[in-house]
Amino acid sequence: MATSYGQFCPLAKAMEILDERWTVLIVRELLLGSTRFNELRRGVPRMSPALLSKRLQALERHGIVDHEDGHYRLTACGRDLHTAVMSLGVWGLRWIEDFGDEDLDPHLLMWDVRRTVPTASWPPGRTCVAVEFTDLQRARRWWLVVAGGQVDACDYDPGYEVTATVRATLRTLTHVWRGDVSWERAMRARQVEIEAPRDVRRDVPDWFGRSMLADALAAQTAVSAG
Amino acid sequence: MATSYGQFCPLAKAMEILDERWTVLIVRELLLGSTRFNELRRGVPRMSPALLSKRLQALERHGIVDHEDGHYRLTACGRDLHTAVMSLGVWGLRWIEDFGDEDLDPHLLMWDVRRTVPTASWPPGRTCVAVEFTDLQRARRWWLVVAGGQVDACDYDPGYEVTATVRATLRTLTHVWRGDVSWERAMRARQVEIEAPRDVRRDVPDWFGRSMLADALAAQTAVSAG
DNA sequence: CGGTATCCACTACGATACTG
DNA sequence: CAGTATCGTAGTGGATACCG
Repeated sequence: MATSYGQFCPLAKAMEILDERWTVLIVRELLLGSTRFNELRRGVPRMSPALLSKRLQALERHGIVDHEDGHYRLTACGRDLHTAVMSLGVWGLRWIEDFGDEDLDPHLLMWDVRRTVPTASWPPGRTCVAVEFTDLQRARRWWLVVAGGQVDACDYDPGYEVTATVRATLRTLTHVWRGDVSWERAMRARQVEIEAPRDVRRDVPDWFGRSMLADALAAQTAVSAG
Repeated sequence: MATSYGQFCPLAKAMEILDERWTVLIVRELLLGSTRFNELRRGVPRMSPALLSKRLQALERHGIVDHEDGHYRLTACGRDLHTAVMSLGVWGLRWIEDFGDEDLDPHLLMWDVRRTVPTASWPPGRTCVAVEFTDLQRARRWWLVVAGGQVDACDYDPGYEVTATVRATLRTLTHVWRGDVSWERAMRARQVEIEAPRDVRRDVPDWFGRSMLADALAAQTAVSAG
């Protein structure tokens, strides 16, 4: 790596930068709005800080990232990667449905869920939803708190009244969040259980967002279908 | 490499496959129509045959490539990478204009030129155009022969009558082919010289194609501009 | 919080040669 | 033409500890 492909092809020049391990995932995190080092780390937890630092420096050197007062932000050049990154993600979503247990991670899932929660759809005031991964021992219970347009996800009981409890395996909820399967279908198959008063129960699925890629894929499929 | 990112994110799953060195360039070659092993090699000349073989096997294992009777062809899954690969290439074309001398390669350029020649624009019968890279010693002179809708590019004199001779540095002609600069502009700047009868000289630029990425970028820019 | 420093195992990659 | 075989090394990247 770090060596040139010896090709003038713009794709080759792009891949010289982007095909280094982890690099595209860091760009993804930046596109999703993370700017602090430790924020970025949460998005790529299996990466050592040393390596993350090194990659960020490389991205800065290539003019993709700007590092100022402790914030990493995409430059115009970096933001322009949006289309390509989405295309790659949509392709992955469409063609690589299966993933192994080693790809499941409740922290990562809740971190993702947290930042796609459509707070506007939630009731006014404070609302707390509990999530229980029925197949886990550790990191089994989570609480999602929305108040004043702010979201918090924590793995300890914050002590607020719980409006609804969502129960599913980690794999199932991951599939639902990715958009591989709808809430409705998962609930019909009894793979997801929502414990709450009936009227609340109907709303809960709308309180969760889903991956941007799921929306992008749906949009693309709708277009190509006519 | 070859290790999982430990993420369920479709982008991560995609990059597990695609961020291995050379892999995307091989997909590019397949998208451009190469199917034979040695044909693919011409598109990635700096790659050892052992590694190319290994990558092709990996692509086949992932269901991206189908290998049958000596032909490597993209599956539906592989063909669906078209959008993503183009996006990456367009990004590279837009933001990485500069490349070093080590990225210049007359063989690669002529191999690319050959397969984008719009034969329909050429005169009927046989036409032979000579290309001279004014800054090279070896691989300095090339001949492009179009006859019966077929194109040939060779680095030895095929012996046909030469209708026009194009002279430029390797770097200049590479820029023109990539679409960084137009024929018209390069000729006005005297960076490209076409030796031919006046009426032929006007047509020669249309006899050469240019990179698909140049067209894609132009299309994209046109849309966003208006 | 926001990184750097150091070390080491591993292996991917490139080069070259060779085979059916 | 279509790949395998072999080998050495450069360098990645993971782990751990440490610093400002």
